[in-house]
Amino acid sequence: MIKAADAVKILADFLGEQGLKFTHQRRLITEVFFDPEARQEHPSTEDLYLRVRAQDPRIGYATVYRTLKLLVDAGLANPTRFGDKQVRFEPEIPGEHHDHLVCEECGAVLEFEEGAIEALQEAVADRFGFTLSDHRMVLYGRPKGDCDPAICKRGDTTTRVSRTDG
Amino acid sequence: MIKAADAVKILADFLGEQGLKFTHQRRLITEVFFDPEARQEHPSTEDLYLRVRAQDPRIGYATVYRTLKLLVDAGLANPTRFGDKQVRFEPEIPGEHHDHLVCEECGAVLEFEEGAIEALQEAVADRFGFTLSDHRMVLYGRPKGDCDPAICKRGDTTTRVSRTDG
DNA sequence: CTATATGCAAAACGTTTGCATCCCT
DNA sequence: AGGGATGCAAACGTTTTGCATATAG
Repeated sequence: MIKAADAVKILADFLGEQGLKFTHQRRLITEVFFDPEARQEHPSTEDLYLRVRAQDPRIGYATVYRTLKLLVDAGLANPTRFGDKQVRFEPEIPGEHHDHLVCEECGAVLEFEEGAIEALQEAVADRFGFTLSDHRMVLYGRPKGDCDPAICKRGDTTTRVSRTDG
Repeated sequence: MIKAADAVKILADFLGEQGLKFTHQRRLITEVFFDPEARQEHPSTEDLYLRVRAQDPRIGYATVYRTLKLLVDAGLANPTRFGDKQVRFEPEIPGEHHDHLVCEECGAVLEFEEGAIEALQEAVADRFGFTLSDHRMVLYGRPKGDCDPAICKRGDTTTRVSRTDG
């Protein structure tokens, strides 16, 4: 996982290139977002807002919202939905990629990489004469046996798994 | 593609089993949703509402909303998001399944089936000790050459392709 | 200094629900 | 007749914006 300091650096560079300002709010939000310790793996804007607020109560929701958008533009954050209605974000490592498996039992979001699938996706796009620029894939399933605590302990979303969308 | 009449029949049966009523609104909404002629392939609740309203101006938005939920329960509709914030629905053929490729140039939503990917998804779930119950996969890409009118003519979403979510 | 960013509060959006009335079964 | 369904309008939760003020460069 990318270190918070690296992410901050990448953001600072990005902002510089764009003629935008590197404020202390943006630094803090980025640090919290990439904090390896207590960070939630897929925070919503509000989740992140609350965590940031614990560090600096003067930061507004809109700033978190706008900074998250900036992080996405900088390639540092990835917006996704796991079935609930809020958009969630996950730290993005330039170059790496993984998809998700959601446990419908406990709401845990497991991550996996599967090169073979990516290759086939390319093939599909190719078949249509397209170049792939991005994709989203979320699997939903249930553990065959009991919900393994070691796995589901990793769950970070609230237990509600009512797929309203996809 | 399933015929509107078949879908209506399936819905009627489903409603009967559940002790629910088969109203003329539900019939009309289902017919419009499955209309092979002018139907949009992935209407949002509002899209469908407008189309239904053209046939019967007295139908309310809430009825369309609730009927769509019913269609999902009956296995006749599939909710998905293609990057915009509204949930979109597509007629579901029991037993069949396809995924989507969104043209970032014109917003067209292309459909494809790829058994090999499905198989690999099962394998992934298996690796985690999970049984797959569902999945969502959307590819985003651009045509290598010009946007082929024959393909993009199929586009049904508005041209806005600003992935806010996934 | 000036352009950009912030924080607040309010607007916008899509979705969902309460309720009086209506209508299938 | 009676329980479910409808339509309206209002409630919701999340996302987005306007604007006066503060701040980085």
